[in-house]
Amino acid sequence: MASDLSDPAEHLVQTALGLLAESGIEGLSLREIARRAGVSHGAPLRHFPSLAALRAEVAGRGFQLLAESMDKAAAQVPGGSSSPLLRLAGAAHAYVEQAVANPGLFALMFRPELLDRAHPGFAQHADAAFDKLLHQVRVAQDAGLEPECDTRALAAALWSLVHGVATLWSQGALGAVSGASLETILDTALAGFIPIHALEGDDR
Amino acid sequence: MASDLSDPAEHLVQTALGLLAESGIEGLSLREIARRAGVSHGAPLRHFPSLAALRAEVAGRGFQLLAESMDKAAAQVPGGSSSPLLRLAGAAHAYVEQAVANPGLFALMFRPELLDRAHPGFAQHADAAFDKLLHQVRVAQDAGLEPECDTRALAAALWSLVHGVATLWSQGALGAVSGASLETILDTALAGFIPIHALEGDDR
DNA sequence: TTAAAATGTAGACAGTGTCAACAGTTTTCT
DNA sequence: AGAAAACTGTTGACACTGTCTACATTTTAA
Repeated sequence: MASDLSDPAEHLVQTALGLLAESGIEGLSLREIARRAGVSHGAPLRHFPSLAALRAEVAGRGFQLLAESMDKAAAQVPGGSSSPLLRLAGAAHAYVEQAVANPGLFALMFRPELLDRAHPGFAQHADAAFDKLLHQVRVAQDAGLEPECDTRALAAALWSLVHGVATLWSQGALGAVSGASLETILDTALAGFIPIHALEGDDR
Repeated sequence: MASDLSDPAEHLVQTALGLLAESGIEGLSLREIARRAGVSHGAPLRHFPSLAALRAEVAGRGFQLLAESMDKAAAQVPGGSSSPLLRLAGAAHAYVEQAVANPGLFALMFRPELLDRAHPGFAQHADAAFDKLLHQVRVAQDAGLEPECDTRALAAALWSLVHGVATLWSQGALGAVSGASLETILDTALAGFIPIHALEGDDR
């Protein structure tokens, strides 16, 4: 778990993650990363071909974290006949929580114009995260969720729904304009797919 | 309708809109706008206190365009008993179409860190757009849509849903990862709220 | 007519990403 | 062991950026 900070590239990534959490996307400059890492301004380019590549690496870590926390949330939902639906709902909540807990990282992950998408480890981790969602949706469909629906289309729709809540809320747009809580909005959005009575039994 | 290009500020905004459509957010710099407008690099700052303010003005126009095209789409849905639901669905499609037709502008509208939100005409137009959505949702609730749900929470949920589809699709994320079409994904997401049989009768 | 406001120009400044030239250090190969 | 190569870092430069100040010109208002 502990990252190997003797690896210069890893040190840069960890520094960038800290700076990103602290100063947001705007503050994430190559030279500031170098300053915090205690190296000269040109050093980072020895490990990443460009700032866009370093950002892509950082964004890839974000997708890893996202997939992990969705997995963890789904796993700790107790079993039962309707558990695949609850697992999906748990993963949805974890997605939004990740976005709110680390808004800078979450925002960076979805700014393609700032990222070098060809950087190894970006598309890879992003696709892996979507594949996990796809698998959960498939299991939920076997348990009765929208059985007639194409799995990939359903996964895309659910992802969009949760992503929209996460994006708008973490930008402050939803809170300012609607008085409702994040929980209420997310559950309202999910209610179209996952029966309300199942969500009401949620432990949060 | 024709903008008054003899007004220097308006000329700058129109130039910025063109540049944004052409080069995306990254290419939208003060100096490039000045170059295209045929003025010196310092001139734009006589009309906008900062680049962030100019961007906010441009984003405000985006919200105006968005509200207009949603209104137009809703208005041209033929009347009938279920028409409020169809109007809502029409507005949802218009939202996504706007995002896809002008991805740079749409992206800018939801990048709070790049905008001076205190600029007059930004929050104003953004709030006006949400108010129109709120009104349509209220009418749809009177016509039977989720009558027990809090209107603001429902509007926030619907907005999130549509915004998520628009955002992820216009970034290329959904197309790459799911084989489904934009129409299919949006209708799948909406189906949780608006009965499928109503959408199937859609004219597109 | 005169004062003031609006509008534009030119230069400077600090900041940025990127590149090229150079210098140690470490690893690898023969 | 010795030579060659790769790795890692530094330094200085370049073009670009947003913003500020000082100065000019034009337009508007009193």
